[in-house]
Amino acid sequence: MTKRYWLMKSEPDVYSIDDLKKDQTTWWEGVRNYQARNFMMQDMQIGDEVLFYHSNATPPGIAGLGQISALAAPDQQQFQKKSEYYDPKATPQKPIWFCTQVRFVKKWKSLISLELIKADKKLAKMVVVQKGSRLSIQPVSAEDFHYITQLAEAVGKK
DNA sequence: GCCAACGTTGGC
DNA sequence: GCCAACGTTGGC
Repeated sequence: MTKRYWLMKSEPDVYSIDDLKKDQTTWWEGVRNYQARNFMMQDMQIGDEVLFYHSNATPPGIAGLGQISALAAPDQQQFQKKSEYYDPKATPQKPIWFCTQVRFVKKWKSLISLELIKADKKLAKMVVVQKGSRLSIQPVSAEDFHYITQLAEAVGKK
């Protein structure tokens, strides 16, 4: 299985890259979109690399890197009545929502902002810059991933 | 806070 | 199975 690359969005007010740095690993709970869930359930492999994206932030953009550290397992939040992610249709025997575990790799010295991604013609195919794209977990091509990490390293050295 | 774009729900 | 209504996402 060849390594894959992903972009995973999180609102930093809820869970930021600093939180991941502190925790080192986290289960990516709270995804309630089937397309995003299916990427985690069906496509993610241990070792896949992740662009950690800050959404609803000022400015929005990619804050650093993570890596998939465990395959998808039932999202425990769906069973907890007090959770905002509670799903009354789910049972432990028949879970509906699954999530992978993400490990902290690196926080970049400066954010690769959405503005910068949009301005770079080489990155025009990225899902995150497509109009109306709200998907919180997106596949990223190996080419785009490597280009962005190089960009981040270069910017960090300035 | 606004609102365009998108996903989901539920009546028919 | 259609589609209007509603809720959510997320940039601005």
